[in-house]
Amino acid sequence: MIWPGGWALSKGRFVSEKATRSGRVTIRDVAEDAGVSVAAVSKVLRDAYGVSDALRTNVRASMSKLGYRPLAAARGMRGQTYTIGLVLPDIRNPFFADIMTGVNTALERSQYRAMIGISHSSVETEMAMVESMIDRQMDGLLMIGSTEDRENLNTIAQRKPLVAIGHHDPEASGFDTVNNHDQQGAMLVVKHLVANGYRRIAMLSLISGTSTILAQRELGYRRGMMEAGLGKHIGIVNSSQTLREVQINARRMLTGSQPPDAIFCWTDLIALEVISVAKELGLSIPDDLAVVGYDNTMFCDFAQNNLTSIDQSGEQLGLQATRLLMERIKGRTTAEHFVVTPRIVVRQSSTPTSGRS
Amino acid sequence: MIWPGGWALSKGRFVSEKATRSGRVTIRDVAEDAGVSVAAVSKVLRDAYGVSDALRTNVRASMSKLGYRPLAAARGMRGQTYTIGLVLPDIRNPFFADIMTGVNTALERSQYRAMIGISHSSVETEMAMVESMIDRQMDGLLMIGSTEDRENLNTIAQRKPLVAIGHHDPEASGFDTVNNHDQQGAMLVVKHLVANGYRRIAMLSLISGTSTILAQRELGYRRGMMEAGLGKHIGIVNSSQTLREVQINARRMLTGSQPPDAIFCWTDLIALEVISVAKELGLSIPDDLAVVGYDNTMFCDFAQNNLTSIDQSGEQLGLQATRLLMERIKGRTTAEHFVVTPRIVVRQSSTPTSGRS
DNA sequence: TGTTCTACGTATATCGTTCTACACTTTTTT
DNA sequence: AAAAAAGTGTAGAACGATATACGTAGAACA
Repeated sequence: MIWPGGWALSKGRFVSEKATRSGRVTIRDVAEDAGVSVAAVSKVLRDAYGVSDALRTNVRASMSKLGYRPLAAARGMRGQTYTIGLVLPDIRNPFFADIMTGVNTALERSQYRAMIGISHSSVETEMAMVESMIDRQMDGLLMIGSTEDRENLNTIAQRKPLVAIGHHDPEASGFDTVNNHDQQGAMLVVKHLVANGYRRIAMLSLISGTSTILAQRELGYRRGMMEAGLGKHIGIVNSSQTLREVQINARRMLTGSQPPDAIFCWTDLIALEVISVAKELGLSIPDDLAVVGYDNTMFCDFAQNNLTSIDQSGEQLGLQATRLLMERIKGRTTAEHFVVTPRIVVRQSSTPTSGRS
Repeated sequence: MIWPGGWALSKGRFVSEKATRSGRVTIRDVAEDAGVSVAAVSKVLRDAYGVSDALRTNVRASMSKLGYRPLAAARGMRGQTYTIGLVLPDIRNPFFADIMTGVNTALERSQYRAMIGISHSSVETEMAMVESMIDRQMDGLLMIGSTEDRENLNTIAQRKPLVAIGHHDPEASGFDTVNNHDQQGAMLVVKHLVANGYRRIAMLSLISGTSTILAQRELGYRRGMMEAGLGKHIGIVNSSQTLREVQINARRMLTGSQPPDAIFCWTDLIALEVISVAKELGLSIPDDLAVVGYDNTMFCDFAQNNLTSIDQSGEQLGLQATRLLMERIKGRTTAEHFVVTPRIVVRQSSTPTSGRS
């Protein structure tokens, strides 16, 4: 015999009167406990207009009594998840830890949380990560040291509020940028090295056609060298980021016919590797070779490194970027571009004990 | 006049026949394009039983044609989000990067993605992070170096599949653990140092009552010292993790009346700080002082550090842990406990050029 | 030939929120 | 005193997937 009504058996009212299946406390449970409607509880949750103090207090009490926590997935279905996505190129670089500290500080008293994804400096992985974060309904994205071009970033920005740290594009209108003045930073390095008697100053940069920060640093380096009348000593080596490649390139630089007497590295981690290679070659730092990094990470302070570096205040960058992202999430559509002034932190790796000729 | 039917105006059919409001391609769009039901598309998505090859091909074509991507939030409402949560204590320690590499390798060809949260080695933040991840419907949790006790971990495990890396609890039944044999690792260190002529071997450990890995390493250190007949030289200093505290403690150890001739540090990062302090004090490594770390991170290889360390193969740990977590997500309920055998990687920081007396 | 399987599809309730479109009550304005 | 405005609360339709509980056609079997 065929059941009358077709799907009747599967229709809600037959299943069970009220079983809260998942075990999770829902907004419905809170509403029931407080003796109000679900809508009212939602209003309290969202701090929306139209709730009396009495009702608010009442609902709040029920919420904490029952240990209610809103389910992000359900919220995501209707809009916000109160989660922002952070895309980092490389977890090994401690500079990103500084940025994260700033991000977390900015998020501290909000409902928002940051979720991190690592792109391993690969454009494909980075895009996959971004897609994945959009799938997961992140309210906004914070991309750090992205190698995407403006067009791609704009496409992303059309879908989600976006702030880019470490991507120079003062004309960008769809997203905000937060940077230090990389060109200026590189010039500080060259000036400092020149003042300390170094002349054959080389730069070890990253092999990456699309990184605007590297382009700026290289530009600053070139300008600095030109202004010091050292145009003929300009030499930029572009290496990939892998340990092996960096070592090979550093070794090649230092064992060539006209080795540099100073190497400016695009990030501290690379500088540490250069120091390592130099030591292995029996070179004395800073007398035979000066080494300067970028980011002023915690490793610079260790006595065995004692690395001169540019401080771009990662924590500030993270803090500002998060603030901007919050504003965008709340509705701002005009672009803002925040730039921090870098400063040089001089340590032993670039200050010879006795002056140089 | 009151509208008959009450809310009629807000009822679906009045709003618009079919506008896909969000701009996102949904399962419904795919179904329409392929000329099949929504349920059929869902089956294809989940690789569920009951779809012909023809239908599957057809649906797949529509999906890629339209660029369909499932929305994690919507999936989360009914079950899985295909996202696992990773809780790390500290992003600065490069060892965790090794673990993450393993995690990502294991996840590579799956639909799953890992989202990272940082607890900053704080129990409160860690719990907040876990709650936050449960709110976000993570399918499973991977906790690394957690300081929670078994009871708390069990509570979490009751709510979500859980695997703990760096938490010794072979009796745990609700969750899996993945570790290296920390006790054995510490013993390797002591044996190696003794064999190289060091006697006054101290240990610099973390101040943390609940870390089972630290407890195991301290135990291994003690056993190693006892077995070598050096019981009277046992000395464990428990320091917090902050740069400042470590420096103060290292300095205190090295300037005391009976300074150690070797320091075994609970992680490489701490060992690097000890090397730094030792250099500042004018001590020669390894002749005046041997330093040994743990984790064999990339920094050990740098010539300026040249740090002997214990390799516990972070990548392996991450890979195995992720495999176990996947199994748990798929339904396994019996506990598994995976242990890697550590090995010592000897470098200059513990091998004096000429033998010691 | 009728009956039973099996394979393949479909309709629709459901998950936990948000938020619009109301109703009702009280206060303020005219 | 009537009208307008403000304040407070509610009902219930989404959001985009999943998965249950079916129908139905054709093949295999008796």
